Parts: sequence; C-alpha cells; structure tokens
Amino acid sequence: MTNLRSHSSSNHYRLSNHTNPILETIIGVKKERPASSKRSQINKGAWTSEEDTKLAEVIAVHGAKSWNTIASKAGLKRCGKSCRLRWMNYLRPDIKRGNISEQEEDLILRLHKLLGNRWSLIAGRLPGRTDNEIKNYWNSHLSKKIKQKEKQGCKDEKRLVENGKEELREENKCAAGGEDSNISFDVDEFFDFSDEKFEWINR
DNA sequence: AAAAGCTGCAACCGCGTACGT
DNA sequence: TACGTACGCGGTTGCAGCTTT
Repeated sequence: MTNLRSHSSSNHYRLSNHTNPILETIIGVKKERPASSKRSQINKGAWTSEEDTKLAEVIAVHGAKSWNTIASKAGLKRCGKSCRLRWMNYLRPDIKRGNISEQEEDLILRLHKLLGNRWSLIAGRLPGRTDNEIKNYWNSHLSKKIKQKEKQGCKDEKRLVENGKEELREENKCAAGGEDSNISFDVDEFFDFSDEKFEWINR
C-alpha cells in the first residue's frame, strides 16, 4: 500500500507516560514538533498539541459529532475522520491509558475467544479503553502470550503421548488449543448478555 | 560506542453500513 | 428507490525508543 503519511522523523512526537495530552499541553510536558508540510491541503501524521487543544475546544462547544464540521470549525487541516480518531483514541477525557490490569487482560482474552477480532465490542466491555488500544495490546502482547502457551501446550502434549497417557492428553487438548480451536463453553459463564450492548447476540 | 534488530503504538487506509436527501 | 455523504471498524504501516550484539 502506498503510504501517504508524513515520514519526517522530526514530525513525530511520542508520549511514553500515557497521560492526557491536554493536561500535558497545560503543564508544558509535551514535546512539540514542527507543523506538517505546507504543500498538502490536509495535514497527516502525528498531531501537535496545538491541534489537540483546538480540537478539544471545538468538541467542548459543539459535541463529538459531525466530524467534518468540527475539523473546519477548529481550523484544522485535518479530515473529519482523523479528528474523530484522535478524539476517540486519545483526547477523550474519560479515557484510560496504559497499565492494563490482569483482570482486564483476562477479560480481553475471554472476550476475544468469544467474539474474535471485534475490537470495538471488546472495548465496549472495558470502560475507558479504546478499540485501538486493545487491538494494539492484543497484537503486541496477548497474541505472543497465546503463541507461547500453544507452544508449551504442544510440548506438553508430545510428552504425554510419549508417556502413553492418552486420558490426560484428551483433557489437555482444549487447554493447548489455539484461538481457532473448537472450544465448547457456556457463554453465560463468561458474561451477562442482558446488557444492551449485547442485544445483537441475544437476538 | 555504534549498529542492528525488535517492540509498542499512533495514525493511516479501505471497506461496509447508516443516514439524509 | 437511488445516490451521496458521514461514520465506525478492522487491518496495516512506519517511526521512536528500547534492547541486544
């Protein structure tokens, strides 16, 4: 795919401490970066703190809807789509960033087993978490964990077969299985689907 | 100390769906 | 009903920072 994003390294800023960027702007922690190329009508690439502030201000007044209108009202050379993404994944005040707890991780694993890559649905069950964050966390942490588990499971299985412990092997099959394995379980053991977010499942 | 390789994650794109006219 | 636009989602990319050699 042709990448249209800005490639300038100086154009990129990073936040490793996972704090609210608006707050960082206020307290002056956030690193600044030069504005994107003047050649382009629409800015792409990393957001500046200035852009963040403008966007937050406009959303505070007009609400988080009509993203193209918000983009133009804020005077940002960004498309509505980009503004929406920035708000949803980064600027929202109720957002929780980093430090995914064991309980959350466990919930993500269970939900993923149940729903697959339906990141927005999974995020819907984790207050303050975004689909993007969960997707990233899955791809960088959990998928590896699962692979390791699978590997370990295969080793265990081999050992058991070698030992001729067929009964144990059958029991462990499920535990060693991958995400695509046909695990049978009672959905109700996992979640309460009375929640309106899961209306479609109930249907 | 420097280079190479790896990791995490912000932000992009394309596509499907919802909504308005 | 048909069409255009906006929105939301999942997949993917690529850079900064970290780790290893």
